[in-house]
Amino acid sequence: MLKKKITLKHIARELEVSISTVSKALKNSEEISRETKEKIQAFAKLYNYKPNNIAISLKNKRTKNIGVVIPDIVHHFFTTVVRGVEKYANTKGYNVIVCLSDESFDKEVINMELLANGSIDGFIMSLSSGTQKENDYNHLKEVTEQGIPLVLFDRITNEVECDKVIIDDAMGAYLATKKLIEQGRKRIGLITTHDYLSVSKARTTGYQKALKEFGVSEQQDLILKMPSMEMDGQLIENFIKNSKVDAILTVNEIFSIYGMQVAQDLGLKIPDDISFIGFTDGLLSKYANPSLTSIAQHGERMGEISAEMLIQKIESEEEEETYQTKILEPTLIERNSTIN
Amino acid sequence: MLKKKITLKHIARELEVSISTVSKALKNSEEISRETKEKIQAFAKLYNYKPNNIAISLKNKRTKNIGVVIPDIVHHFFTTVVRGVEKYANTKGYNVIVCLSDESFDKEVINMELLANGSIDGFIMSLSSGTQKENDYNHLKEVTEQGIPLVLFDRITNEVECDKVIIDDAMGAYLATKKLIEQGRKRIGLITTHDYLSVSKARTTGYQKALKEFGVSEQQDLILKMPSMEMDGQLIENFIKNSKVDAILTVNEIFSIYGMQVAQDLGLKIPDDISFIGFTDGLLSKYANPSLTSIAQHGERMGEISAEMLIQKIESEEEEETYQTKILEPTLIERNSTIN
DNA sequence: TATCAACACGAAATCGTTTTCGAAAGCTGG
DNA sequence: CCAGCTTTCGAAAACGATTTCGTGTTGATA
Repeated sequence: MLKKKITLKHIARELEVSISTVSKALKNSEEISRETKEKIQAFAKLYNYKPNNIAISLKNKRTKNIGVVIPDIVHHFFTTVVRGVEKYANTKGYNVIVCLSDESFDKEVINMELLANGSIDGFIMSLSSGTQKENDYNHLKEVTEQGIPLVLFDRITNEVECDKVIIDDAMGAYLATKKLIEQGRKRIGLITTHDYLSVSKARTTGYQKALKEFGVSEQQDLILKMPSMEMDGQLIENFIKNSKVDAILTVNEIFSIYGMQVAQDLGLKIPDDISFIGFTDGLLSKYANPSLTSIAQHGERMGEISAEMLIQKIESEEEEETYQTKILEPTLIERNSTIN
Repeated sequence: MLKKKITLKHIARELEVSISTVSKALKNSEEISRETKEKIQAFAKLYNYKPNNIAISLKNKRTKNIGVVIPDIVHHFFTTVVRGVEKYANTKGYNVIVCLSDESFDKEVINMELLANGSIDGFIMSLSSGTQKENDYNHLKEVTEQGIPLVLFDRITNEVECDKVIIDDAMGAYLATKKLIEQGRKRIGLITTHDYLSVSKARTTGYQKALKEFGVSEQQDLILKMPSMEMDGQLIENFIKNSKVDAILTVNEIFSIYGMQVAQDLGLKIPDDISFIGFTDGLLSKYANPSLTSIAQHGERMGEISAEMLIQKIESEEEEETYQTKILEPTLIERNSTIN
């Protein structure tokens, strides 16, 4: 009952012509007579012939696959980026191979080496925290040295020369902080992660810039650096209790959501007593109670742009040695965790 | 500056041996003298030789890729499944190609045909709503007839013979409804989607079974069928206003989250005046305010099992014509949207 | 009738591997 | 000294497609 895939060779044997003739006939080559072409095309359609992708890849040295390497997929932002990449890639006939580094340097290296051996035509990736911590980018450099195009997004590094797509994280934090200041907030806290994450660092910068610009004295104790990507409720609780902040900016959604719960449990009214703004405008921001004012990172757009840049590089013949960094503007989405 | 990938041919030429000798030497074949092997292996290591995946795929007729086709990736449940698949697949040396059907029949067909031409060794998929609506599964049948293993998860169909992994949706709804009845709820509503979605149908069945079993008279007007997968706030609002329910079970998170907001806006107290239970234990359930009691679908486990079943089929030589359906037990996670 | 272009097709190389089957050497033993 | 064995290696086919470069046949032309 198995209908195995048919090949050019089968058709050739059956119709008593050569393989080359079949190949040309199916491409409607002028070389082949109308008669023969019709015969071959009819036969091919009847047996539902489809060329083998692998054979074509080997011949063309083109796989029409692009590798997307991200730290985690159960993460709204990365998910939207993947969707953006997939959408654009699909319109250009590319498939997307997703690899998860799980925030681990080793896994990132292994995955990339695996894919780099012919499986993909280019990479789109966001650095794992492990890699940013180690500060070792040799696996990326090797890939680019082999002539495999690479686009870094969001979590990037200056150590590697390649195309990059980011949002202006500093500007996002600046906008948010400015908004809070304008609403009369005096003690604005920041909950972030370690500075080795490129985005956290940029956001901290933007936050400090706004404070300085508007003459709000910056106090060191208003910045909480979470030791890991995981939530630590106790730390946030202590921070809110002890720091006497009247507004908090966080580098992701979760910290804000959790912070709001803690604040409410402490009897604080949001946004009257304390305001919150979080990065990453995901589902949580939209559906939290109160809904969370947040800084949209436009993940899907970022994915589309990354894919566009990558495919452009893949398909351009010349080895252009010019790389660009696209910086998207973040958007402040106002909801009920700040004063309207 | 380009260090192009080196091939067996290059090594052979450089060392003045044949390609076959190089190939064997790198596999540590007994046929080759120790001397020659050491020379070749040293050279290969020096130039960082790695075999070309595509060539090996062509030779072995094995790609070590598995295709995952899902309706949407910006959806917590599917995302967790992908992660589960990826994790297991990775341990077995497989890569994951993710394709999004976008809930469309056509895209599902196109994507599968593309991948089926040699790009992957097997499929893991969940049906798009478009496909379930059309009730046309010829693209799946073609794939299985070609001998390509297929595992369906969550949104499945009886029309296709293949391995399947689902949770006991009826049981999940039954457990939830039972819990609500035990807590003294009298008018328990259900917000679902159309019955052509296999899971919605099963959940409705479980809901009705519990009502019947505990002698709660079922009223037709307590079931709200949403016309699409999208949220329609007005419908939910009207439903809560008019139906006088004191508990609501929904087939996803969003409907519950939104329902809770509407209820609170109407001045109802959760869970005192009205309880909520939703399917899919995702981030929203955990971080909603109040947090949402929900039925965990164990997506990651589902992905792992799917991958395990698929890879087992891929790697087993015999054409076993026996298929199994694994049914996972859902778990009720109690939170603050129901009485403790 | 010899020449040449146009037409229709096939042989063979190629992509990078793996693997089967020989086939040269060198060695042993009778 | 030679049959026969081991050791060590290479030629070639194969996976499935594309493409270059023939080559044989026809018909038209000088």
